[in-house]
Amino acid sequence: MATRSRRSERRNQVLSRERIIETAIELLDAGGEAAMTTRALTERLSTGSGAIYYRVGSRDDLLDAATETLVTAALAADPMAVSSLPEDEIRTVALALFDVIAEHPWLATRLIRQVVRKPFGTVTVGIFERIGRQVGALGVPRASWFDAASTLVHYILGAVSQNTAMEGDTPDGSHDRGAFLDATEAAWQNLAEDYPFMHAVASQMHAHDDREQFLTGIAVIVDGLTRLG
Amino acid sequence: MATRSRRSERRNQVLSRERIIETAIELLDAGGEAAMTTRALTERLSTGSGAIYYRVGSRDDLLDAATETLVTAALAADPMAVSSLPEDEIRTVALALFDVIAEHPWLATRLIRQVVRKPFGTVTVGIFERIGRQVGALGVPRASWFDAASTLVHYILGAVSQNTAMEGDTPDGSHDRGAFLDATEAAWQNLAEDYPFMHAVASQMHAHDDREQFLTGIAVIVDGLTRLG
DNA sequence: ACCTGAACACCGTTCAAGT
DNA sequence: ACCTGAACACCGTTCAAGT
Repeated sequence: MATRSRRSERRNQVLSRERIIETAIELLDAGGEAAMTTRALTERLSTGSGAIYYRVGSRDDLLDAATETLVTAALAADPMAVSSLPEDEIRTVALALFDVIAEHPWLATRLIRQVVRKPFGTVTVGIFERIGRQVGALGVPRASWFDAASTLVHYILGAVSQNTAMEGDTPDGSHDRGAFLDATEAAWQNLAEDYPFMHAVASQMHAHDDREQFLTGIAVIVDGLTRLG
Repeated sequence: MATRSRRSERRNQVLSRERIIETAIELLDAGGEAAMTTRALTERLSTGSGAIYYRVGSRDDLLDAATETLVTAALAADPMAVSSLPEDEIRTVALALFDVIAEHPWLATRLIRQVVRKPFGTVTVGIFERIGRQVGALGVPRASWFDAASTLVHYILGAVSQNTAMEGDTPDGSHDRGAFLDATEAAWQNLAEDYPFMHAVASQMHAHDDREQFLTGIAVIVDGLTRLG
């Protein structure tokens, strides 16, 4: 009786596209791409495999749909240009993407894939448009708008993807952050002579904050772009 | 008789790790990740599946090894700092990566994966070291070296990954570049009002050269970095 | 030490059949 | 229109057995 309040969108339809995507995201979050199988999905939804194909198509289509759902939500969730500075808008979009990937690590690979394979899909165009609108206000001459927006988008997606927590896909929870850092530390000693730079910044690596570094990178690029005139 | 000149590295060893990696790269180049299966590999090498596991380990290990082989070769192939300017060195490394991914599109996803999962592996450290050494000469203060190198690496890997040709993984050769651009053109009309920026730069998109745009991006970042002091 | 290849426990996808 | 679920054609990986 308590579970009766289900909005029946279209007569007696038990399975909605939304519910499939939602469940897929749960599986992906819990165990990475490898965990999102047709069988795991049909079991959770107590349905047949054909139903999923009927609603969303192939596994790949489902992954794309899940990506689109999360990215669209992430981009829509913020204040959206309350007459803010262009750099603030860029930062807002960038951090929204940073955070959604931090929450859903499997998105890193998928987002880049989406940009490559569907350059005119909702996701790609949505990000590009949002960023692109700001470059004019930044003082970038019109002829360089596309280059400027591309530079920002390439950096933002590259950085957020590369900052993904490494557990992401592997189900073996080797979270021993300590043991990992120790092994790293040991590895550095051998690298000292062949890799002077790595050795020199080793201490900065341990101290740094991904999010702040990300913002520094954006500031650097924005600064460079203002000089494109 | 003509094929007799095979260097027998270690007595009567028919299968070398190198030959497996080489064959894997061939399969990957021909049909993307999906085409590199254990069975395709064993068939081409006329061997059993166990032999591959004995030499290189899992499929994932093989993918990593193939990535490392290509990236290492790409980074080693150039002049390497003939007392050139730091920006030139950065450009050289960047273009080497750009080109190797253009030749092997499946590398895009794999390279980012490698950076995320093996932050202290040969590939990641190699790229970082190579780029990082230049930031000092660029005038970046020591305290910002790590941030500066990270910004460059994130941009470079992001840009080269996103510039990957879209056929990459799909075996269905839908290369109709013309039809694709037409569909794109049509899509733009509908976007005109909701996506003013996209509409404004549509002409620049068709004209632009990926490689040049990539270099513009690097110049922008280098410019921004020199002002970090 | 190195390789074989059958066997195992999975996959994604299709499609006749049901309602 | 929407869903079921058996069947198909694959996968990656293991491991006893061979040399």
